[in-house]
Order: sequence, then C-alpha cells, then structure tokens
Amino acid sequence: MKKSKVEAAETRRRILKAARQEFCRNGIQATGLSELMAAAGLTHGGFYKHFRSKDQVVAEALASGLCAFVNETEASPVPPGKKGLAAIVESYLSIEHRDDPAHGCPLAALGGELVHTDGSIRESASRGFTELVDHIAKQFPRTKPEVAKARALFILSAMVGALTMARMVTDPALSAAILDQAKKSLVAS
Amino acid sequence: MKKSKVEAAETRRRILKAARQEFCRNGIQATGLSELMAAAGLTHGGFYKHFRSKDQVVAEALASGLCAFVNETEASPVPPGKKGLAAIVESYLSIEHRDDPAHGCPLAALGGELVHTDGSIRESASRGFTELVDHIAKQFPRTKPEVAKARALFILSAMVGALTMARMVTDPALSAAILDQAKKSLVAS
DNA sequence: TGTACATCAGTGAACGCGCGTTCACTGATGTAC
DNA sequence: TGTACATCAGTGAACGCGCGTTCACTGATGTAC
Repeated sequence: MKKSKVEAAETRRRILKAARQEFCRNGIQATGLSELMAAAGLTHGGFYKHFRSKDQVVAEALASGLCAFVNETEASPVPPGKKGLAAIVESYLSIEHRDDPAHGCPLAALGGELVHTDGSIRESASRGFTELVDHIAKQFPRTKPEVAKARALFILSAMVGALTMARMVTDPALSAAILDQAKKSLVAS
Repeated sequence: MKKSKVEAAETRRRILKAARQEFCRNGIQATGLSELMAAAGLTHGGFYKHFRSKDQVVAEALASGLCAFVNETEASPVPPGKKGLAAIVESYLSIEHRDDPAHGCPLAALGGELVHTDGSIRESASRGFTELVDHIAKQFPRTKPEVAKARALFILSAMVGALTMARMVTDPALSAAILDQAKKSLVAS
C-alpha cells in the first residue's frame, strides 16, 4: 500500500486542508483525529505517518490556514468604485463568511480556543494576527505607518468580535444587525 | 451527611459560582466535572444531586454569570468627570479584565465555544448579549433608541473582539496596543 | 532492462486514560407521632 | 419535648465510551546490483 513520495506529500496537504476546515467548523477540541482523517478520505491509523501529535497538526493547520486566508484576502479583487478597506470589511463581515466558518478566518473561528493554548499553536495564531493587521494597514497608504497599524489593530479586532457575536446570537435579525453596524462603523472611520 | 435545605441551596450557588469561574478561565470543554466540584470544595459524585447534566450546569452558570457581570457593570460607579460610556469601555478593556477572565465577561471568555452550542446554553448567551447591549445603549440618553442600540451593538462586539485578541496574542506590547486602540476608537465615537 | 530486497504510506485492531454518568452507602436533618 | 423513621446532600468506587496514541501487518514504491 505504500504511496509514492509525491502522493504522500499530496496526502499531507489534504490532511492539513481537512484539518483547517474541521477545526474551524467544529472547534479544535471537538474535532477528533478519526473525524479529521475521515474528512481527508483516510483511516485514523495513518495519521502518525504525517504528524507527531494532534498539537502538531493543529499548529500546522492553523499556520497554513491563516496564510491561505491572508493570501485570499490580499488576492481578492477590489470592486470598481470601492476602497480597499471597504472591500475587506464587507467581505469579512458578509453573511457568506458568517455562515461558512470552515473556509473563513481562523482567528474568528478559533480565537476563543486559541487563548487557552500555548507553544507553537499560540505563536501561529499571534503571527497570523499580525499578518492580517499588516495587510489591513496597507489600505491606508497616505497615513503614517504607525497610525495605519494602530487603526488596523482596531479594525481587525472589531471584525473578529462582530463575526463571532453574529455567529453566536440566536436571532437572525440581530445577527445581521451586528454585521451591518460593524460594517458601517468601520468603513466610516 | 445530609445538609439542611439552606446549606444545600448555598452549595448549589457555590457550584454555579465555581462553574462560571472555571469555565471562563479554562473553557467549557476543558473543564471536567471533578475539577469543577473540587473548585467548589466538593467531590464529583455529588454533582448530580444538584444538576441533571453538564449541559445544565453550563446553561445555568452562563446565565447567572452573565447576569452577575451585567449587574456589576451597571452598579460600578462612574468616575467623576467621565461619561458612562468611557467608564464602561475602559473597565472592559482594562489590563485587569484581560488578565482575570474568571471574574470577567463570559461572552469574551466563552464566545468562541458558545458558537458551537445550541439549546438553552445558546439562548442564555444570546440573552446575555442583548442585556449588555441594552445597558450600553442607556449611555446614549439623548439619542434615538434604535440608533443608540445600533451603536451599542458595535461597541460590545468590538470590545469582545479586542479583549479576545488581546488575550490571544503572545507579544505583551501588541496586546496592550490592541486594548488601547480599541479604547480610543470606541470612546471617540 | 530485470530481479531481489528494503522502505514506508496506509489499514484496522488494540491500548490506556479521563471523561460524564451511575450507584450503593453514610449519617445528619426534617417529620410524624 | 422526646423518640422512631424517612429523606436526601455528599462520598467514593465503578461503569461505559470516545479520545489520542501505538502497533503488527500489507503491499506498492524506490533502490541496489
């Protein structure tokens, strides 16, 4: 049953992709390794041929997931007639993003759980936060870098909170209102 | 070993208090019932004399914890020369609150986990969010109620996000900057 | 190019552990007379 | 008020289950000659 090196590397990527999605959808602790491997189309026993522990796959999936999210955000085209900031904010606080945590921002999906971790998992999270902040800060090219970064700090924090609360609340109208108000307030600034 | 009714009721309150603190400190899933009962000064077996399941204690601890937090926020004196909003925001985004999740806002401590729950737990969380929003909205007495509520929606979401990110990030300077920027931005509005 | 052998990705059963939950038991409390 | 008995908060051992992890095994791949 041995697979070629190319296939093995491909499998590893598939596990990481599935891990990011399952973790973001259900939470880290709530996702078992069997579930994760099944989502990648494998049985659980093979997991340790690719990773040393659950902690390692969490750290790697978080790092690559955050990287992918940042890249998508950077690569997404700015609609004509809109500022970059408005495009970022409206995409981040969209109904689609709210309803699809698996393919969305890992910080919003996992932020609460990441607070209780440490080591390389926590480092990955922290680095991802900084990268997203830097990307948002680029939307203020005419502003002094430190001011732009300070603004970006607030914008990202506020977006994470609004998305989380919009996902938590049970009333759909309230959920939509949270997203709308955050969009308005953040784009206006 | 039977205790009087008064003592039993007191024990129940003690369990709920310990539950709120342990859940907020370590997370809901990460807190075992043995750990919880030990924090209340009891052994784990007695748990089911007070609650039907872990879910029930989570729902009740969340409801009473949120209620207690709202009451504390409402009762805390406004420092002379400050507006009510500024007092709320500065207290919520203080270093003390960041470093003491056990006695702080359950929404910030548990928001990420609450997204994955349902039933009465989710309802409690949602109700607590609305109560906090209403209290913040009261700080805009001269504004039309719906506008005040809309502002409060954003302020609370942003505070939850900023507190969570400040707790997640590994760099202390960055953590403090997140809190500071959020304070400035929210009080200025 | 063909052959023999070592490698190792993937399988599925098994392990130990901690969790939520149950249970028999204890003994002070509350109640009935 | 005193006595006999039922109640039930709290204890600590035990249960079943699912988790992360380990392991013997399989068989296609890669390598050595």
